[in-house]
Amino acid sequence: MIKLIEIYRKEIIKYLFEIKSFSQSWENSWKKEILTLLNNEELNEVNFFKLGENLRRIFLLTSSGDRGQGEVSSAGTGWESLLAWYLNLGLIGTRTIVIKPKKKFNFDTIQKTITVNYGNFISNSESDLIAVTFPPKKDIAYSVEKLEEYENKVFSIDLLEELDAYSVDKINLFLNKIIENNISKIEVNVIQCKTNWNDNAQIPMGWDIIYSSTGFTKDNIKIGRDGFSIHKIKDFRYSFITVPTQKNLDKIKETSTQVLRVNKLSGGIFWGEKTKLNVAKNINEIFNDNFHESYNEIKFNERIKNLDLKEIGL
DNA sequence: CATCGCCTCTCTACAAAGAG
DNA sequence: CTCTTTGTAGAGAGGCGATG
Repeated sequence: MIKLIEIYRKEIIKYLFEIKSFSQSWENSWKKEILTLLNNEELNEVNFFKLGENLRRIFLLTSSGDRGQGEVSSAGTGWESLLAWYLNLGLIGTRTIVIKPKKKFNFDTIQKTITVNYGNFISNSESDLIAVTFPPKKDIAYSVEKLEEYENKVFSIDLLEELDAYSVDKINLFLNKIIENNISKIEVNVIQCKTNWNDNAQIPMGWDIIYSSTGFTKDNIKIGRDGFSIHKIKDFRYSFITVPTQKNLDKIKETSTQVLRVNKLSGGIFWGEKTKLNVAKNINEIFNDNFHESYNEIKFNERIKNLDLKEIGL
């Protein structure tokens, strides 16, 4: 199980480096800065968390100060990708995976779970990062249905080792089946990424309000599709992670509108700066807040012991 | 090649506080 | 009580990057 998720994670990380808005910034300055921060030390939880506290500074290195459409677009992609990288690095070796939406990585079941049906309009906030936590290996239910040969094979946990050579598409199908058959044990955390933290905080606020509803009086508004719903899974959270790009952080206070707009989010507010009480926590706190169980099953330092830094672009 | 989602700024209006 | 200063919410404007 774990192994299969790692293959998938590796593919996601590989894909991040195919995105220009990420890889260019990475090569131009982010990579160097991260390596400087590590200062020839081995990667460990302490400096990994420290990296979290420097993520805003690192991100802003590539700031041109322009707000042309190109900058607007690539800044957003860049931040989202950087977070996908950081979060997946922190979760290496766990049963939680952070997906940056792309057709071949999306799980059909999860998409259905978080879909919002607004009349005839089907909306699933596709552009956000989605963290999916699988149940521990021992809790995964076997399917007794008679399936095609492939499915029989993949439902036999013992044979998982053989799946190494399988393509992303097949792993996707397989993991998707696992989700389907274990839906009540699956945890989902939708992570809304935004570079600035102003009035656009209305967006995560809006989604959180929708997702926290237990039902609408208008019966043409519904969450979930084909029997999948956030109410049928183990845990659903909505989080917000911002750089933020505002120059003066002192202006962002616990009484500020943009803070109040998101301070009830089920999954919390995080940023690339040191934790500020009642405003935002540093990104590194998301691991213990939202992925506590899976993150701590095996210690981070243990999980990354045999990690080749090249695999994560360093 | 159509669709979708992105905001690495800047300015103004208004309210509240402060000065006299 | 009126004028000035300070703080901040909100509006405005304007195409590109990634994907399928």
